[in-house]
Amino acid sequence: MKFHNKLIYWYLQNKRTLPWRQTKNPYFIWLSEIMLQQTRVTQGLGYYLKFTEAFPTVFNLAKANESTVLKMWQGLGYYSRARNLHYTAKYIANELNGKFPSTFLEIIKLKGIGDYTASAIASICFNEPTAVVDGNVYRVLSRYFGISTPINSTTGIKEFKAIAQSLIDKSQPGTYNQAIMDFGALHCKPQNPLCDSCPFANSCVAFEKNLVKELPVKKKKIKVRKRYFNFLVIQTNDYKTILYEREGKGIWQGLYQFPLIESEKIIDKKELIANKKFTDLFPDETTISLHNKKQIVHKLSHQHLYTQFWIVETASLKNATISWKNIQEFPVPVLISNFLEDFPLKN
DNA sequence: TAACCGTGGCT
DNA sequence: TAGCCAAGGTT
Repeated sequence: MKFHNKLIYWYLQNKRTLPWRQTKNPYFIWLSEIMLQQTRVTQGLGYYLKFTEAFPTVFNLAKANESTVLKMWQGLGYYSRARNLHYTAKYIANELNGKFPSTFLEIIKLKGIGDYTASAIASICFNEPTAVVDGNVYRVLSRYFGISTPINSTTGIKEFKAIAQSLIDKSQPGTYNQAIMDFGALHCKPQNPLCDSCPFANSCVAFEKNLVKELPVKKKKIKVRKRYFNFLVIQTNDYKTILYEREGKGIWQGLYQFPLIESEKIIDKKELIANKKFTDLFPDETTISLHNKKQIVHKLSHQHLYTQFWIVETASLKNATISWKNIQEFPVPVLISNFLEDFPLKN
């Protein structure tokens, strides 16, 4: 039996029932694919339901403010996905009259869509035989064929794409693509794969040579940068505060945060007050207290943020324009969101 | 092209 | 615990 037939046979018996598998509407498939990039199904599912309800068509998404989209994306991470999603929704609605492009070569031109996502949409929605290569596919193919080329090397990316493309079932490419991904997610798992009950056990090179634990091979480990964040949580006597939108290239672009003083190490109150940024912001008298006695370590994929929240009580401030009761309207990072959950509001 | 971009679950 | 990894893409 051919590889794709055996795979689809497994899939029809074991596939998960997921809301985006009830449709071939490219808008919904696109939405689900963007949300699931580097994201587990269990984490993305609620966001998918929320987005499809709030934005049932690409026009609804296009009409929303970017800040609204980011607020709904809050907690899902990789926020450039949300910004690109919104940008592309506006492009499709306004320039293409709402008609989603229907070929791989057109789809991949869209902002936020790369080889994987274009292949997924083209195959699932338009029956085009373009093979997806995601983390699951790398794992299944590297094990089945015993390939030790690093999956994040230039040659590895080309090699696995070519193999995936050679294996695709051209009569049902969308089903094939979802089958190999579900197989990787549920059966040929990173840890403790179910080799004992595997339909490919008699032809899997890694299983035969006892290399399942060694594959796939991945090069290089990321370096984690340590940063020290001091957020100034301002409370004026008329219950207002300050939030700034993060701009520029770094993390959390487009999200809001309290005024931030970044330091080289953990600092105490004396060092905080001596900082020029602090004196610029608060020329008048203030009462300062540290909200978290232990530093909060917020871990991003490339950074560890050692964080202190300083509560600053002061008289009315001209640039403190945000009422505490409206603060939940702003999209904020989980680090800030967790603080707000924990912080006892006085009004 | 290597570095960067979030969050959460698992071992 | 600390590291890995998850339906990747951009610069």
